[in-house]
Amino acid sequence: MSEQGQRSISSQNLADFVGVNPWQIRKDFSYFGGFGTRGIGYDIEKLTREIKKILKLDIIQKAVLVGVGNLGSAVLAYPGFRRHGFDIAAVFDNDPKKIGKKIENITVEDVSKLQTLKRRKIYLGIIAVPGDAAQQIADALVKAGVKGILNFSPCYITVPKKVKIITIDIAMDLARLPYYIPTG
Amino acid sequence: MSEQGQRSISSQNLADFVGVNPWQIRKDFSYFGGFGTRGIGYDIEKLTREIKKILKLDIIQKAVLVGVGNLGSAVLAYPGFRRHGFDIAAVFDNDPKKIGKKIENITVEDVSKLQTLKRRKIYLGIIAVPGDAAQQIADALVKAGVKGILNFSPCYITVPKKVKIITIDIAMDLARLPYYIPTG
DNA sequence: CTATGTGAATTTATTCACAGCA
DNA sequence: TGCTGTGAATAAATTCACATAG
Repeated sequence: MSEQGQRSISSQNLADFVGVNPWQIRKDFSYFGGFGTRGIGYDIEKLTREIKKILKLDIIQKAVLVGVGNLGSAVLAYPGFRRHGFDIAAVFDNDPKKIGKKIENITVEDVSKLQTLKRRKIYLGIIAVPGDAAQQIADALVKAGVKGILNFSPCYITVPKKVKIITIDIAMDLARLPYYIPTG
Repeated sequence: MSEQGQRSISSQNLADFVGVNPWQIRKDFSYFGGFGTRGIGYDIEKLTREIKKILKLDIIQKAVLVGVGNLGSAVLAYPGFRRHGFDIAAVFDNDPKKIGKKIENITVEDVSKLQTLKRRKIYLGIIAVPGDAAQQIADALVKAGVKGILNFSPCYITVPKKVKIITIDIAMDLARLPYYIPTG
């Protein structure tokens, strides 16, 4: 909306957009302080800034990707990261045929060199390796100082509780659909 | 646990496993009827069956995948689908170089033939195409009788409200992490 | 006049505590 | 005795209604 030159938006418009009621929008925002203008609505630029601050997305975040198979390549090619303030600053794999090659302008490094992350100030990791290697990669990432992990391997991974881990299991997402579909 | 020969499990064990309290587990289950045994716990086989029934995952679900790029290939190679009762029964793409080829034992079909889904009783669709084609594919899927869509394209898609759509935006998942990470 | 922000009312969810059953 | 299932108590979230500011 900001890109389209729109200046402000009302709680009503926002509510329609995300499918809730206006007072829910207002109440939720109010918990973080009032950043709207009465009679007008919410300034889009300001609102975006405030929400980014709340979610700690106000500074560009570097991330490391481990695993450049199909899934990893898809992640690298994903246009959304840059747009949302993420910078895939390093890529690792264990395949000698891939190490040293450039993919999407980033050179693939040897996964055995993960500890170099420590001095590169990268605190977010993305795991896109086969399930049987995921725990081991997670351990290495934690050891290298990573504080948050997005895990695409379909398996339970344990990490120290100071580290936040979010696991995306595609099958689990697909599994949410049948519930909503009237049985035929 | 069932595969490991375990017979039953208590609400306490389940709670520890998923990180909530035992009474939450019991209360939640009780809303669907009591399927535990006092003094013993929950029969694992039975519990699995009951939960699958609630989520409508008790019958094998066929699904169609559209788009066999990096992401689509990753989806196809995903081991989790079969294990959770899903069958990727059809695959489509618009690239002539891919159409007719076999990937993971499934022949890639021409995306212009999506309407053939109607008579194949496939009600779940997975969209793994570039963002600019996603809406058009979604429209075609809905026309072909698909009732639920898992969308991996990073864009808003509108569908009739009888169709359930779940959008997975990898960047949004990554964006959830910084909030939990103490600012350094 | 318009749209926010917020106390109060209402509804929903969680937690407790224990009765009831194997 | 052990663990479930559930009413009652407590806590939290949502909705309402309106005072308030531009």
